[in-house]
Amino acid sequence: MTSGGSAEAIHAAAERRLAKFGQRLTRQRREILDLVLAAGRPMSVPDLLSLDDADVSQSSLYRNLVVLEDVSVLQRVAGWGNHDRFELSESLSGHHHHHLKCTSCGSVSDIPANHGFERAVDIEATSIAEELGFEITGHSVDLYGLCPSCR
Amino acid sequence: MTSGGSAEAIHAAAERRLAKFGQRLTRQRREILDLVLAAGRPMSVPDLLSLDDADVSQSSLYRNLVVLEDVSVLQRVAGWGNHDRFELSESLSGHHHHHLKCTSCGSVSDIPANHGFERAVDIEATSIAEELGFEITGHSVDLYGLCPSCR
DNA sequence: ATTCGTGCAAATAGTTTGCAGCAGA
DNA sequence: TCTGCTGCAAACTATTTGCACGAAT
Repeated sequence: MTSGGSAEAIHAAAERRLAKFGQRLTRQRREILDLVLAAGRPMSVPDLLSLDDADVSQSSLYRNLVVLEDVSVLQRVAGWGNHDRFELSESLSGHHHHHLKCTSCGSVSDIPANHGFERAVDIEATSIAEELGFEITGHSVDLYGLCPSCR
Repeated sequence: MTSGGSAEAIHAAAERRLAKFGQRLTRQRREILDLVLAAGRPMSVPDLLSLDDADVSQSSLYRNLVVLEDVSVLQRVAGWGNHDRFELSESLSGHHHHHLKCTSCGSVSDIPANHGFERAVDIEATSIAEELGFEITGHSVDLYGLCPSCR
């Protein structure tokens, strides 16, 4: 169901998900996707606009990000700072991960998931679910600190 | 160092922290603090304004929240939805906790910390710190799901 | 008196939308 | 040729700020 991971496969999967909603994978959308992919970390609108090979107007960028989010190609990383950030959705990448945020420079990077830790989160989630009658569908973990260049 | 937990103690601690920055615990600030305290969950500006015993103008509310955040009486919970939320700072309450967010109605509630789980987070944080040269200072964990009334 | 706090109204920042033209199946 | 995509400019929403008045030491 999820893509292999190559840019090709991701484009194809994205196209399929867009098609389900009667939308196309246009040049701009492919470009946005590639930029997010290349960045390898959650990107904000200003981040993307500042990459000078981003040939997109601001409004179209916003619109396309919403579209790509709606069809689950990208996911929004609720954030810190004034801008939301976007990254490849886990359902497309197949890689669950968490985030590491530098409280000094604001940079955000990915932490690949770790089995033991995920298990601990699941146990916690299950116990909360029972206790509070919640149905838990997901989680996010952010670690805060100082990145190597800010320490 | 941290308050006991009674409203009295919290007011006193807040006053001390404000004083350090040459600010006072005014009627409004006390009121805002009490409302946040009474809510027992992270509150947004509209949340607070809608409580009809909130006798504060919107601009003063924003200003006071910033002040209370600056002196570490409140802390901002970067959020979901369009509004940031504020809660009593962990350094004042002495209670570390995480958040449970309903993806349907948007409500946010607290999850008291659990020893075993915190230990797992610390182990993870330590290993990341070593691996990436980060100095980790904190973390936040959000669980997403459907609350009892939305399932 | 002096310094801080407040409300009002105006300014700003981030994001969204209306509209007319352009592009791809 | 039809439907969707795009840029521009205008609209909105959340938040911040300038200013003059009020309150507390």
